[in-house]
Amino acid sequence: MELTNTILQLFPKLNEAVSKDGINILKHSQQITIPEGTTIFHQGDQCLNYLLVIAGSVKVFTRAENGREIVLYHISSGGSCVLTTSCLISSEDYPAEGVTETDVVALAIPKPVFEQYMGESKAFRKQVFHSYGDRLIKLITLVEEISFAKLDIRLAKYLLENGSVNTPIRTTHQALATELGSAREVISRQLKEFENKGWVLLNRGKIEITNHDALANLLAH
Amino acid sequence: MELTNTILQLFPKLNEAVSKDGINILKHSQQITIPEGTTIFHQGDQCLNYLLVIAGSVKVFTRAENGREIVLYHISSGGSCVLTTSCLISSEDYPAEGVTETDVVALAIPKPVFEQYMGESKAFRKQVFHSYGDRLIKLITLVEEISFAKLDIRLAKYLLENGSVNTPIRTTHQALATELGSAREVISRQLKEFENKGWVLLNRGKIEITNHDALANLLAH
DNA sequence: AAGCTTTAAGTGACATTGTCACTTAAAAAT
DNA sequence: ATTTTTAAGTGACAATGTCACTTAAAGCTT
Repeated sequence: MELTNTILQLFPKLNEAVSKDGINILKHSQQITIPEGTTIFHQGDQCLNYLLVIAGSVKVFTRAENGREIVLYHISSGGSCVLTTSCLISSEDYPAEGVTETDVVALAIPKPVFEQYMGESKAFRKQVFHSYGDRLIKLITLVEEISFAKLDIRLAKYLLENGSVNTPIRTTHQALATELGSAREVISRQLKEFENKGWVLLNRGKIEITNHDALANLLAH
Repeated sequence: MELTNTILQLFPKLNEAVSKDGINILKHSQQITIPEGTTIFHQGDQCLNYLLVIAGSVKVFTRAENGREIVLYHISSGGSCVLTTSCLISSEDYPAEGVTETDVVALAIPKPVFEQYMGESKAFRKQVFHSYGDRLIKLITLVEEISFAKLDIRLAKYLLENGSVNTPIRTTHQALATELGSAREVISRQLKEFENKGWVLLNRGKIEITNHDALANLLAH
């Protein structure tokens, strides 16, 4: 089956779980498609599946009382949702919300099957732990960046990671503010400065990089 | 043995692992004592044990290039070190450092024993996962606080959690800044404001709360 | 096509927090 | 009783966040 290969390519550790431990990933799990903009979990939700993202992307973020948001991380193909995984094991309230940014194809492994695999396959456990470790590192890195890095650096980094001279970034200043945990006005000001220096070209909903090296130079410190 | 009872009280899930799954926690693990101020891990360290903290406290923090630090979390009795746990499974570089804040008594479970327990005992897995989930939540909450909460609120919260009208807090402004991810001068200014309002009394290395309710009222928003 | 409506972005004044280059003062060490 | 170390204070300034708006572009609506 085509899907099997895709999955095993995306999740190399599962490959081992299948070949060494005889885990039949597909037998007791279900492929699901979730349309863009769907909230897949929020605070206090119960969770009944272990989710492996095959295609598309999920945005995980928190919201403050005053409405400000900050993106914690994205789950893209090859990633799994550790928050719902935690939920599977110790059922606590998670202070975050997950929304699909695009149509998402995922493999849903039901809780009892997940638990069985955890007991049977060392490779499966490794896969699960690996995603945990990954998230932990990403979150720690995020704390570090928020606390220490200046906004112009973080913004330049984002621009370089999400666009190039030929491929403009299609996003709003508001979305960027959420992504970086800042405020729209601050992002607008900073982008305007970049534009004045001739590093980017701004249009409603679109940012074009016009001087890659200058932006990269900011990061070089 | 006295120690067994202490451990099983601190880690209720392990209790189950012992009684239901016949795991002999003490047989293949070692009780260790680590003096105050010891670095138990930093970036890139290899880790050979799963650590359960029985007594004392470990501070986990990151350091920026310019020397500024922020405390990510503390591990106290009943906690385990998930960063080293991650390290046990997927060996990546962790962007954090762990230092004992007091003398620490810990149970060290060697990597092979840890892996065996993970395969054998559902309760043991639960214990491990539970600490992971906990950390994840704490880190997300930290991101939220750093991003959204004002410093006076966070400072007041810290003061109330770590002292009372009768028990002064023994710490420096610098340590407080690290704890909250701010700068010493900022903490000093804010504390001085609290003092001017008659909410605290400041002395070198000591902060006394003189008006609990006023501080608590700040939190109530 | 001209006018509404919605959404994105700009603006200036101001508050909060962080940085820098110091000074002052308390505690510890010799 | 000095010196040395460590903690805290200070003022000027820079960076970021907040507020209450305005302006402008893009999508609808008839």
